[in-house]
Formats: sequence, C-alpha cells, structure tokens
Amino acid sequence: MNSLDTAYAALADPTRRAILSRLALGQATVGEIAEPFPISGPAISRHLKVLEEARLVTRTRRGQSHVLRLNPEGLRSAQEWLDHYRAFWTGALDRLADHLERNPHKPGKE
Amino acid sequence: MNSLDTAYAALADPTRRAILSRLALGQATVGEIAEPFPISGPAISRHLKVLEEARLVTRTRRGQSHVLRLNPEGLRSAQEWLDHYRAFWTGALDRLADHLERNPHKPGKE
DNA sequence: CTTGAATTTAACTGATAGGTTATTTAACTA
DNA sequence: TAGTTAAATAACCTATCAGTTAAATTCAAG
Repeated sequence: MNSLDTAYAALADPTRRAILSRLALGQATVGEIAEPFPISGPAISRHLKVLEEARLVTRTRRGQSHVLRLNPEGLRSAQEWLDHYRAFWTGALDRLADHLERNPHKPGKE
Repeated sequence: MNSLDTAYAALADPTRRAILSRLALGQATVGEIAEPFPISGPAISRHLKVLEEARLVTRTRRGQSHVLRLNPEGLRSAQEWLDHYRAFWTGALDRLADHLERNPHKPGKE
C-alpha cells in the first residue's frame, strides 16, 4: 500500500477528518482529541494510529501523554495528486478539451 | 455517508486513481478503460460505479457503450477540503504557530 | 426474432475497517 | 511499593470491500 492509498483512506473517515480539523487549531493530547467524540478511547487510539501511519500527523511523548500535531509533509503529498489533475477540471482548457471530445471534428472511428 | 467520504474512499484505491488518470487523457468507454487492467470486467464495472457515486466521473450511454468522463465538480469538492487546511501546513504561518505551540510563553497549566 | 457484443447484477469468498469491552503497559504520585 | 492515570493492545463482532465466475440485461444487426 503506497502512501497515497493510506492518506486518502485516512481522509475517507469523518472522525479522522474531524481530528485533523481539531489539530489544525493546535496540538493536542490523545485525551483532548478524544473528549468531544462519542466513541471509545481505543477507537480514537486506532484512528490516530491510522493518521500517523498515513503520515498525516506526528506524535511526541511527553510523560504519559502523547501529543499529536498535523504533519505538513503528508498532507501536502495527499494534495499533490489532486493538484496534478487540477488543470483538467478548472478553467477554459478543461472546457475546450471536453468540448472537443464530445464533438469530434470528423465522425471517424472510436 | 457524505460526499467527501465517498470521494476520498474512491481515491484511496490505486485502480480507481489509475482510471481517473486515464480519463484525464480523455473520455473512454468501459471496455477501453478496462483494457489495460489485469482484473475482470465486473471488477472494473464496480470501480466505475464507485467513482460515479462519488461524483468523480459522469457516464453517458451511447448505444451499448457507456462513455465515462471526469467530473470537475466532484473532483473540485474533494480538493476543497484539503485546500481549506493548506494555510495550516504551508509557509511561515504554519511554522510560527508550530513554534508557539511547542514553546509556550508561560509554562502554564496543561 | 435470434445472435452477439458491451456491460451490469447476482452470489459467493477472503481480507480489512471500525466499533466494542477487557487487559496490559508505562509513567506519575502519594 | 501501591495506586492512579494516559494510552495502547488483544480478542472479538459485524459490515463493507475488492475480487471472482456465472447469469441477466440491453442494444445493434442480420
């Protein structure tokens, strides 16, 4: 499983996106992250593990507490794949290509 | 399941990302899409259904063939969620915030 | 109206995901 | 050394996913 697989899989879960939103406000411990969610600690723990393995967050230990932070690296690479195709679905170039495809000059083979 | 869930879940699969890459080159029928892949027709059919339900592609029927195209709308909305957080993990603002979090002015409660 | 081609649907299988509760690990504190 | 707190791991359950092969659908063409 490559890094994009894990990144997008991680983003597919709304709880994990909410955790990322929380972390965009600033670092937090596991307990602080878990607090607003109606699910068990272990469930949060595994969500965090998924985010960490997807390189979307990093963890540092401070005593018994684990501090989580967003990881710019992983987030950026998740974005790059989509960015690569941005040209195809924004602006005039996209509409032109689409138009040409839908209306071929000659009704040739296809 | 909201639209972001399905979009990111769709993007998590490498076969489906490859299909999107193919469609970035231009529209294609199911058969044309399936051709380079070593998996069965039904498997491709279901990948396409997933992409369609995630609004990442659109389908039009032309006789017995189904023609698939990228759907700018869905792709854009998938990108917007990440875009919203871009400021948090790029540039100086990010580094500043991170620095402040790691080095609080006063060693207060926490 | 039968045949053939493009595609989907059905039925099944093995693996993975997300949740639970109970147990364990690790670090702080009296 | 206990006891307490923060978090992870284990064991388990159910649902969903990605693949398969076989059957059904849909449309075009004789």
